[in-house]
Amino acid sequence: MYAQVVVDVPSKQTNRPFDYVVPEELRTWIGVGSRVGVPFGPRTLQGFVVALSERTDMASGKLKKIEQVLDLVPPLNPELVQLARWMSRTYICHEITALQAMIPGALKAKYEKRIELADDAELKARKRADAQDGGQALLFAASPEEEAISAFVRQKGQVTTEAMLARFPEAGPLLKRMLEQGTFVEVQTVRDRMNAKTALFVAPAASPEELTAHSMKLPANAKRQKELLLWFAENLEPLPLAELTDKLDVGAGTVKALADKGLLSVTERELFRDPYAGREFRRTTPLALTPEQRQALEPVADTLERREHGVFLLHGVTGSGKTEVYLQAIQQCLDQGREAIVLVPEISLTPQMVERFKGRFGSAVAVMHSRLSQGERYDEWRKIVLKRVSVVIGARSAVFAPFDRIGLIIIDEEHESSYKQEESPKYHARDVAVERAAYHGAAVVLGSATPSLESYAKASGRLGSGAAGRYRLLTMAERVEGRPLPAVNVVDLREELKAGNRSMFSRGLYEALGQRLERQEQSVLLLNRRGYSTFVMCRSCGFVVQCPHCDISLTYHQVSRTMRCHYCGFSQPEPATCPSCESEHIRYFGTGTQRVEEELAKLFPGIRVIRMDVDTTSEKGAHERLLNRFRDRQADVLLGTQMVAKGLDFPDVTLVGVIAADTVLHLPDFRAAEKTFQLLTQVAGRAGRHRLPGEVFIQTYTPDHYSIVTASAHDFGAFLEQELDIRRQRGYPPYYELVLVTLSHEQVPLLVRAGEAFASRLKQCWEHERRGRGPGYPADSLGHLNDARGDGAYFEVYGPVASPIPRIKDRYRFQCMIKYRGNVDVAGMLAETAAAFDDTVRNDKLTISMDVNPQVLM
DNA sequence: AGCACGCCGACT
DNA sequence: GTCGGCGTGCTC
Repeated sequence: MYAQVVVDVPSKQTNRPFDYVVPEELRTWIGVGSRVGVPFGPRTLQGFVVALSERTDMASGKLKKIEQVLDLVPPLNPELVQLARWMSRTYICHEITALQAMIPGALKAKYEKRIELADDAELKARKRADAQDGGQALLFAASPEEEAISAFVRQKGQVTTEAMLARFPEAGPLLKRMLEQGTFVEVQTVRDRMNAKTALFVAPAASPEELTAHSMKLPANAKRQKELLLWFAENLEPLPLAELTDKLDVGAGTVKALADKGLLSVTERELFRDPYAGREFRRTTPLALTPEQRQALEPVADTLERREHGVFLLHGVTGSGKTEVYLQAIQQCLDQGREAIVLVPEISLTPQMVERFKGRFGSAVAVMHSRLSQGERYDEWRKIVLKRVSVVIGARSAVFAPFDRIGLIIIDEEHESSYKQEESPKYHARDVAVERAAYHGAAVVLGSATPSLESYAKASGRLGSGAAGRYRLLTMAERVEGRPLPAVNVVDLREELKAGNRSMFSRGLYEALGQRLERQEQSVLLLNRRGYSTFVMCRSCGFVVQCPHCDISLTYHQVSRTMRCHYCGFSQPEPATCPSCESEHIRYFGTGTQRVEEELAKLFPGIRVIRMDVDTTSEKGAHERLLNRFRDRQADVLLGTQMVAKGLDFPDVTLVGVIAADTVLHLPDFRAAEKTFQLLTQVAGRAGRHRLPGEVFIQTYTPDHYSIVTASAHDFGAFLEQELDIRRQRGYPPYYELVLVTLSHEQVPLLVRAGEAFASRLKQCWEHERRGRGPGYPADSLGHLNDARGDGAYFEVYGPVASPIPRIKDRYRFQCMIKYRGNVDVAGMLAETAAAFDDTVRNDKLTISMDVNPQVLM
């Protein structure tokens, strides 16, 4: 049998399967999706089996053998292998990169070089050859040091270079010589980063009757053995040894004695590091659905029932009870014997959320998120591979859960940009989910109070596409129990300034905050910017302190009194005088969360504030701890960046304040208005979710902007109409698809030339394609956007131009934007262009990155 | 990605 | 005349 293996080398030339012989003894362990160690050139690499066959095109004499199988149960399955192929084409990445993204980091290959004594025969042969060569035999007269080292290696069998140098610190050069001479050979092995944790389990090895019978025959002094046997006569379940010795107060010796007699069995079993061990989850039962909820659930249930593929967009206002709909759909899916995946944005994967799922489905749930340790993550993932669970709830990468009977995939807060991975493979979990669901005949539910325009357009049929690829729209417009949406006050900060208020709090928000303190209710404050102030400028000469490695201004952090770069992490002490003109008139501009915290303390002495941003939540468990403190009413105000806007549900929160609604609005991003609308709607939804009514203050310098007006009126429809109009006019998604190609290099001139070359090649590629299709395609861009004839396909390359952040980590960046629509194989054209480009502009230091459907145009 | 093979400059 | 630069090509 032969296997096709994709090896762990992400390069253009190795981006294809290589053939290997499957040794007879490994056959039962190898399947499509197995992780294997294979010889590749001079070394051993990790690889994934992507196909098995009885035949090969290669002269079989040339084939090498698979050396080892890395897992007893293949970590991937044929469907995921196929999905990796799809991803590599769709997102233009190496196949191995897609495959690697599907397994937990713990299984990333770890290569280890070890030294062992050369085979005797081989060594003798080399000696003979050398002697004939000119009699260098003298070299082989081993010195005492050599003898010592050889003895060490012989004794250990194999040693790593590190272990060797730890024992013989001076032996570096000698070791090298001995390797050259052939006394030692280097071998490379693939190892896992992670080992499953195991423990010894004890179980009865005979029937209860036999155990009881034996216990009678035991000598009178074998009291402990007797006790143990009688216990196992009643308890048939295997038990960890440690727990047993603890519980029954018997020694391991007693167990062993009985095991030797064949009455008990002791086996090694995998233990799972359960991050939620020892936590009680209150069992919940399905709630009675509101008519709206029932109406939303019904079509999903129907699709599940028929085991058909279908995508639903569940548009439900904040507090409308989407989660209960998810839970009941999942229940039905499980009842069918199928599996479910629930995706949640990283920051809203809070204990509250986990609790709701664990509470309903108990131990059938695996949880995957980045705050788990590598070991915990690996164990949760093992539960999926070993079929111990049938529900996974997790962040983006959980979409790759290695299930093989998927019935339902839920994507909560589907508009969240964190579903897009910003590193290669730059996939969008929403698209991957739809692809997987199509394979499995599964349903997808995209849920949001503020759907992405892409999804909404697909659901409303606005793109004019046929039934194919169309999502079905489900709407829930009311909050459960008819609670009203909070009243929203938009505060014009310009008016505040005119009235002489230069504080960051408007009079309205200030008063409202004071009221909540009096009434002992809680408030949430949002400022979408961490740190203390955004930039530091000299008022004498206008100098702005910038990162020396990135073209971006540094942010001042009060606590550490440092200036930090939010892109590369560079930090330096705050300047006392202007680095440029040495003036002392340095001023801090803009407001960050730290600054607001300070201001609150000044205005409301004794106020208890919890600040939540990346700086205070980087520690493990910090996020949860802060939220618990807030829930337990140990604070009056929860102040934070966007992480306070999502999914939180605290009954006593009656006030939400947005310090500056414009921060996102003016970014050079075509989604700026959409993001602003979403953020405001989401954060407003945190108020008044329970008994007490809520109130919202939005502070802004642009109160008339449609995103702010519509968000304050809770009017998604109005926002949508306006935004879609603008997108159509400007040629942006959802009407047009984008691909962002970014080139980076240390030198600008080379980069400019490369960019031009890339763009013109790509244009040629399209010209060729276009001519093949005949006339009817507009050649120019914006003026002709709606004029596409023929099959309506359109394609245009913009740029190259310098990227919005022209330099990051000392590398300059240029980008080309590709806009297209209709039946254009852009991925194919890009792959072709990149290949041709590689052949002509060969330069290892030039990197080209492609972002299909980019979320951020940086 | 590594690593070997192969063809042109500054040194013993 | 050699050591070594990294351009080019290959890995089942």
